[in-house]
Amino acid sequence: MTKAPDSSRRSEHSRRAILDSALALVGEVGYNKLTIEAIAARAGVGKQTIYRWWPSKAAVLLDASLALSGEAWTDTGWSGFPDTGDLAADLKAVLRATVDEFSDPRYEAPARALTAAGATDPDLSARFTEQLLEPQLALYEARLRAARDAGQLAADADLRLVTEMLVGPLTYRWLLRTAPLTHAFTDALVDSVLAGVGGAGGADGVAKVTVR
Amino acid sequence: MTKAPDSSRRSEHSRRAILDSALALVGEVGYNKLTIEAIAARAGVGKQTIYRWWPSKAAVLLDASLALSGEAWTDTGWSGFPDTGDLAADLKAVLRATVDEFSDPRYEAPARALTAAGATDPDLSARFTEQLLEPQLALYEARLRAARDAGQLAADADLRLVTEMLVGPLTYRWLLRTAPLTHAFTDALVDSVLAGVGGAGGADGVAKVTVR
Amino acid sequence: MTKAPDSSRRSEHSRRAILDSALALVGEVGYNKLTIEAIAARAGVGKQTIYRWWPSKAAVLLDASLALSGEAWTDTGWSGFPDTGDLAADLKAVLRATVDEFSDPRYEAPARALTAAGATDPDLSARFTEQLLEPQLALYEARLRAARDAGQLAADADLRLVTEMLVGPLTYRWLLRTAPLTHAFTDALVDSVLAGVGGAGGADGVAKVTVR
Amino acid sequence: MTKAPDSSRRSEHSRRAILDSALALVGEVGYNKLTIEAIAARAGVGKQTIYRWWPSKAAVLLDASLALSGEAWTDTGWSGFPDTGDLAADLKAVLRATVDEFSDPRYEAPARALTAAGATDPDLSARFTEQLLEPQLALYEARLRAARDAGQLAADADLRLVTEMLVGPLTYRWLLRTAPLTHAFTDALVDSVLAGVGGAGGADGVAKVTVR
DNA sequence: GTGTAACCGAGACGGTACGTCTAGTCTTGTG
DNA sequence: CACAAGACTAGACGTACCGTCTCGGTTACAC
Repeated sequence: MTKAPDSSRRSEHSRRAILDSALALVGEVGYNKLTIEAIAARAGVGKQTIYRWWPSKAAVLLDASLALSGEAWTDTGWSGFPDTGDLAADLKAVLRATVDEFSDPRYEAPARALTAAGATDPDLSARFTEQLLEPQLALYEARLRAARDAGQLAADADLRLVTEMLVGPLTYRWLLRTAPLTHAFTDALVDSVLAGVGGAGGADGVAKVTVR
Repeated sequence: MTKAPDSSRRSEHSRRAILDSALALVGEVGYNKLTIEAIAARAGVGKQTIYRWWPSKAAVLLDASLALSGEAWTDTGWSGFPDTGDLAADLKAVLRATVDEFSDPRYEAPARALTAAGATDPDLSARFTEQLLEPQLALYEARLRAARDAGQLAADADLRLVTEMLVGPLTYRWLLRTAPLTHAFTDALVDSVLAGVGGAGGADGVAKVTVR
Repeated sequence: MTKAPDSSRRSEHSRRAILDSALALVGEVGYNKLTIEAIAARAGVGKQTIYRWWPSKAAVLLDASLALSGEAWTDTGWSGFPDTGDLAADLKAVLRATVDEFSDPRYEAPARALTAAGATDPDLSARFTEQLLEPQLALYEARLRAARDAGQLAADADLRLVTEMLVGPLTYRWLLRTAPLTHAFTDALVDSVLAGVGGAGGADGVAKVTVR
Repeated sequence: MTKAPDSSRRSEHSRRAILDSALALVGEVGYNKLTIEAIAARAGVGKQTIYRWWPSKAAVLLDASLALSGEAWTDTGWSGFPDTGDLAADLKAVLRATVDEFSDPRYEAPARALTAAGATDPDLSARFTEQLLEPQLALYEARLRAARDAGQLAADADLRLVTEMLVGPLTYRWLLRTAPLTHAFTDALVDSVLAGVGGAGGADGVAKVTVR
């Protein structure tokens, strides 16, 4: 059995340097050309220091992304999901912000890398989903639950399904580049989804529902 | 400039052997451990014959998948998208079949590999989208157009948006493994989407819309 | 059994182009980087045309060198070995000419290449020796025999040994680069050798013999 | 600039294994079919470990030969060149031993390989000459100097020339295979050379000089 | 204070695969 | 049928990284 390292003696300085280097490099050369050796060299760190604490370069990047999203959280001063009482408006705001994030190279490179790595690595996928994705989906569900409680959604609406109807098409376009990611797209998406689950998607959203 | 090889003299036998080997190996060892050397060895082919005709292992796999989907097309005798007149039933049938396909290891390994590779390789992504994805999306749109012409959808329905509302959440679950992929899920998805765009999602689909 | 090609239908034009290209290339890139492909390309010839008629690139070079030395023979109008009656002077003249030839890059590259290739390839070595070397050594022996018949050498002198005492040290210096190849060196060599076998090596050549 | 590896951390075990494998393989398959990959595989070593410390397979073989000759030196308990006072006898003994060594396949393969490689690679040739050849030639010169000091050679004898008159013809026959390498040949060679430079080539060596 | 046990930077090691190059064979027209 | 052209199988080339393993050095806690 290989003995576990003593995390209490871990060098925080090296840890930060590694995560920063990984983020910088994945933006510069892309995930496929990202190497542990390059991360170590850029961080001024021995390779073993990376191998001691992470099982793969994808895991390094996951931690780096977690740190990054943690910073973003505190930087923007966000306390969670907006709730102005207007569900459609809130969802549109969040999806627009997501579109912007997906367009920011600072986030895009690691996000694509992790999604790609997770696609063929179930273990990584599980950690990725659990630590990054689910917390965000939970925020959607919480906002939708509030709306349902307020009678703005059908009482039997499947909140997880609705969440995925919002997030799924957005992610699909981003990942597969089938069409450009725009605010107009996400606005229309919110309207269509809410029309289907009983929310008022806007002026013509209601109109659609009433057709036939 | 490097001169292009003369494709009229290409060995069809080698080409088939390479594609078959690639598909077999990606199923056996996964995409990350798939190597050009192994494909060449299994196919009884020189490495240069692969490098001569494909720029990357992902490109090989894309061609292999194209061949595979071409075969599936002829094998099942499908002539396209079903059109029984019942839009909801047709969509459910197709999405159920897609769920089944996503669960078939024969298709899953290369599909995940290509999606992952495309996520970080725009060139490959473009070919992947154009050659595999768009033709399928076009079938959805055609079926939806027929439904719209028949007055089963709102006259101003955005067919591409509806298509992505169907395909996006399904792909999202499959790729990110946020929840199990079931027929119940896709059935509910079809109902919810059609409810939003004026189609009858089934007996209680209409009910949902009117509920408030 | 592999059938032999029909040499009566051989293209003389291709043969010359191949030999010329081989000589030119060996001078430009050296023997180690000389490739059959490059020879064929430069000669405007298919690779198979080379493989049909020669077993190796060394064999091509040997034929090329034979052709080259044949030309040199006719170009310089030499009819063989000089015989002025003065053995020492004749030998010095020939060795000086050999030194000059060894310094001419036009001859040096193929000569070194063939010597090197022959060192580890006995078949090639045999052809090389028989076709290029022996005819030259025979000229030395003939001149020495004439001298011996004229009483200028000991009657029991071993002509082959004397020849090798002249040619050996010269070749040694050239091949191994232990010291610079100069006319002074070969002049001294001739004097010393003739002193040992009873020829008058010059004014001080005799002196040396008489020492003690 | 590529940084040099830290030789203090070099693995002596790997170094020996590489040299041994190179010697064994060059004897088995010959120099032209000797590959770095095969050396690495046989030595149980990564290819990079060879490329890290040697620039070419010829350089490996040179080091291997140096080690081999170092061993031979200590194995045979030789302390240098014999000096019995009888110059002719001493030279004959050494040249006979050289003939024997040239006939020993253990030495012949690497010796031919290095000579061939050096013929077309001046860098290698320089190292080969400096590290293997010159030390041996220096022994000849030292012995000849002792003889000259003892009045057995002409006072103005060119020791380097005499050395090459001994070693050149021997090497010539060995390398070019113009005639069989025998003890009789080298004995006659010694006699002839010494006759030319004033040494007593043996009982009839003097006779030869004075004859006629 | 001084062991002594761990992490640390550094980098050599045995390996695998890369993408390129060349060898030598086979195939496909053309003259 | 020899030829030019060039695709083919095969495999060595030299490089880049992998993940493991010393090697000193430098903390940081135990005695």
